Amino acid sequence: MSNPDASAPPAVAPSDFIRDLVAQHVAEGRHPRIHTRFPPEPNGYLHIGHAKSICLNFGIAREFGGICNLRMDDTNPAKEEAEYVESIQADVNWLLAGWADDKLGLKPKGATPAAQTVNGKSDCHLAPVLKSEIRNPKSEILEPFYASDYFPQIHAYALTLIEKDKAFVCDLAPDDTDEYRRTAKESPFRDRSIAENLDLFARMKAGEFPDGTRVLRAKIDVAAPNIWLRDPLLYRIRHASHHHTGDQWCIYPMYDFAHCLSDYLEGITHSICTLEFEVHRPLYDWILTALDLPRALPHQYEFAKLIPSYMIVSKRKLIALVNDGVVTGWDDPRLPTISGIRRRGVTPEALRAFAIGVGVTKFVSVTDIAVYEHAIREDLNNRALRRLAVLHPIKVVITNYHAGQTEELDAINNPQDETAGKRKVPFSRELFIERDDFAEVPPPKYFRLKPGGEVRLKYAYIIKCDEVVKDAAGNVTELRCTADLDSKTGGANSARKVKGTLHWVSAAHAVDAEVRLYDRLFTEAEPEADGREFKTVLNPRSLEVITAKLEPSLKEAAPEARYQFERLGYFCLDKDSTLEKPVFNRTISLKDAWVKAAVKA
RNA sequence: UGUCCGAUGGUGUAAUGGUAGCACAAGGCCCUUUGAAGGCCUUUGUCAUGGUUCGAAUCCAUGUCGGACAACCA
Repeated sequence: MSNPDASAPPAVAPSDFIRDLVAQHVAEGRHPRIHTRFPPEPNGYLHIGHAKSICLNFGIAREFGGICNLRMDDTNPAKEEAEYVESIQADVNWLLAGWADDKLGLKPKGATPAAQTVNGKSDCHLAPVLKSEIRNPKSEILEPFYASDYFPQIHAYALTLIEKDKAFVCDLAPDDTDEYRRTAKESPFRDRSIAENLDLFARMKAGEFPDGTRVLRAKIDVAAPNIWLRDPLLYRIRHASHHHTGDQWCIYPMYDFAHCLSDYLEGITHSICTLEFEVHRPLYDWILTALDLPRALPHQYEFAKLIPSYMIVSKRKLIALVNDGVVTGWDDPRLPTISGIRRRGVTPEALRAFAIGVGVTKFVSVTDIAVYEHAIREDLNNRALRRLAVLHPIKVVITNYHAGQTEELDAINNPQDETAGKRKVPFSRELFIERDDFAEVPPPKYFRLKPGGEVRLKYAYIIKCDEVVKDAAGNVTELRCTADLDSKTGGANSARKVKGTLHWVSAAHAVDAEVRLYDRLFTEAEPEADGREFKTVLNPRSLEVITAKLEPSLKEAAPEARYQFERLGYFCLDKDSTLEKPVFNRTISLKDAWVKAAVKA
């Protein structure tokens, strides 16, 4: 009855308006091959919103036999860092592994676009290489694409625009530029001669002018209703060192100029981005058209970004959480960063199932975090090894069980997967059970342990609570119980029904471990609704650190393994773990129908 | 204000002129050596008003509401 494939969600996307379009283009034979790209700016860590974009772009590549390039969109030296380049690659590889890593377009280290002639025109192109295509993995190393690798070509395209009288150097101060564009007023420098523009642009490049004193602007239509067509900026002066190009340049292209051209140079067919770029699309098309390029042009399509409830998904705000010490770092398990999600114990399969399942539309919406949590539970339920662990222990003494006696009981590793096998769990006279599993004055419908009541200890005996021992302050310190010694699996009374079944750990055999109980970072579904500061709705209980009692087999816990502490939730080993002190993260709790029932009662 | 875009149960998403479906959530029942998982069942929806049509969630018009953009960021 075991189904090894059960833990692999299909991760097949339903149709959406972008896939429909791509399918139509494929049917028309519009492109020899579908080519998408995932172009993060290396100015922060990737988050759950990027996961959606990755799944969309790589999903299309795998569904239509295409390729998706990973590209660093690094045109602003002031904000970008090599650390982020590293983390982005790690996160992308983690999310793609076993799913679309064979569609990941990279390039040989150091490669730049090659000159070629197409239809009698000079052209540049940089084709992708797949890992599977490398002949000699030892000598050839691949790296992502970098927009900054295209600075020479982009600069040449700028010269072309100037020569076509479609771009000019503008000396207006930044504030004036804004004001002129807002009021549809032409720049006084708009009618400079081509020669003068060429000269000034060359001097900008040569470093003759300080930052902010001059820019290169497209000459389109300063009165256009779309602001992005009002002679937008193409190049600005930035005397800054760039993480990838060093000090080679002091002028840097703007996003709008660099992005469409990067897409073109890589032969991208479908350039998929989020809604905020929708109004830029006319400029994207204008630049490519103005250059009179010989190959097929890429086209931009926009979709609504992912906004999960109870999360903040904005690089700037994530940076604030990290820098202000609200969380411990970019990979804090409470953060919706991909590295935080990974450290929390979510598998790439679960994240993909969620990111694909939310669909692709142009409707701005908030996705209920319950959908995310459900994807995590569904995945972990299938793969997690069951273990017994007590988070908040209370001692139980089995008075009719011999003090020196120990027995090894059979426990099933995963009821969802027979092939996961069984293990032995030690039982003895003194045990720990969960403090919440005993109530001296039980609420209605409570079927855990109560004075005089019976429960089953999972894989062991049915016990009856005879006596409640308290300290001077009245706190329950110990429960004295008798076991039905015939009620064990295989015993004469094994079929006896009791309402409750509890998890437990043998006190003498228990392993102490630090357990980090993570919860949502915010108390409000929309932390920033109504202009509210998200820091005012931080969840004070987003992390609770406790020392728990674990069954001894957990001493051999594997970093890659996923565990379900029975009746509690899903857990995984944290990177802070040592041999002496294991550390477990709670990925997510089990669904708990009892809390709901208890609240109702 | 301008430009562009959008609107299907509580939430998210299908239906591409022909039976409004799926998932999550919620509720009920069953099962249970995990109050998990699983099984069965239920509730709730096409923004409004007109028009085209045998037939409209879908096409058209108007309105309403919502969003994105208006950085020498991406």
